[in-house]
Amino acid sequence: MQLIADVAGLPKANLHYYFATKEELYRRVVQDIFEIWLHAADSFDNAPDPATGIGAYIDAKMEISRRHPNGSKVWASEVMHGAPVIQDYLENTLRDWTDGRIAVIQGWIDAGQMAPISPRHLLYMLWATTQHYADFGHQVETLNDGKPLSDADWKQAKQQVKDIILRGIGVV
Amino acid sequence: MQLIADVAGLPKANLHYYFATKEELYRRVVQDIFEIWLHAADSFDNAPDPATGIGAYIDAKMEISRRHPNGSKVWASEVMHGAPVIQDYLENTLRDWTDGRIAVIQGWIDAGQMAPISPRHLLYMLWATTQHYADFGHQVETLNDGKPLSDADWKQAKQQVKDIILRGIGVV
DNA sequence: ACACAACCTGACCAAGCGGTCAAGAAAATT
DNA sequence: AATTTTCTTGACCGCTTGGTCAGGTTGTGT
Repeated sequence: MQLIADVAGLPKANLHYYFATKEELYRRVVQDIFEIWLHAADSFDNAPDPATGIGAYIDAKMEISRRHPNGSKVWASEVMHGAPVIQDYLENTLRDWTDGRIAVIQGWIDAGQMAPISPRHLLYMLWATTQHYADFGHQVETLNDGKPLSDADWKQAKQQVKDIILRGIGVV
Repeated sequence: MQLIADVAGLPKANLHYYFATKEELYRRVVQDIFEIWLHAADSFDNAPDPATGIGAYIDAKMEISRRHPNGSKVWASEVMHGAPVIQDYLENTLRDWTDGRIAVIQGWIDAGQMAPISPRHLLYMLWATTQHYADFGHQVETLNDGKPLSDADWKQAKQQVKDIILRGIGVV
């Protein structure tokens, strides 16, 4: 809290005026991240076909990994510790969201627009792969000779993820 | 340290007899995990073709996620915080390991045994996807109606990951 | 001008943390 | 049997942490 106050340029006591407890502040941070996360799914809706919808979703989530790497890490940390603070979000918002997207993907499968894979596990793969570039960004950077990914690197990463997954679900 | 000592059934001072500092103990834990991680790659070597090699690697890493979920989480946490303790491992052992596997995959590509994707990004996808079932195990469990994955669930997860990725790299 | 609410702040506090230490108990070596 | 090394332990310490509080300042409505 002292460090946050310093960075924010106010005394710690004043920070506690706005956020009574550390957990309250933390919860707000996680909520904000979760919102960003959910909005990336707008790409999914109204997509004419899986290649477009899932391709755009990958682009959106890769962009989030690039723009909000620390947000992604906070979310990962929260979940890794058993979601002590936002378990209710997992059980309600996230569960509903997931069920909705599974229905969309299943619709595409039933319409013969993509291979008959398990929509749920496809979603996990999308989450894992895109978030990896944020959560394990330091490892990726180390393996990139210690240099941050360039514009071209990010472009290639996006393209590779889309290439493999879209081919993997039989839409290219 | 007090909690670890309690679980181990000895006084904290005695724990400090074996591990002078908390960091020393932590480093040992991360090293052990890293060893397990690296050994999963044995599947890669001497594989006659990508379907066999990468398929076995996925199986091995999924099994690690199942058997050592906390180990995977510790590793993830360490990397997410910028690898303050095992940066040297990333820069040496991991970099060499990665370069080696990239060469193997590139060999398969050059021999026309699989699609010409970027081996590096394929590796990232393999790591991300398999480790997701450990690192985000709590989320997966919550979305599985709060129940741990059954034997059948794990079998399906493995199969789905292999299905999508192996098709994605053009070997099925 | 007055009153009341909202905001700001330095000093302070209890609790928890990693780590230390002196002294004793067990094992190993001679 | 004597001695030395290894192991075990309860009590203790300095430091950091999240959080509090009394009192001051600023803003707002009448």
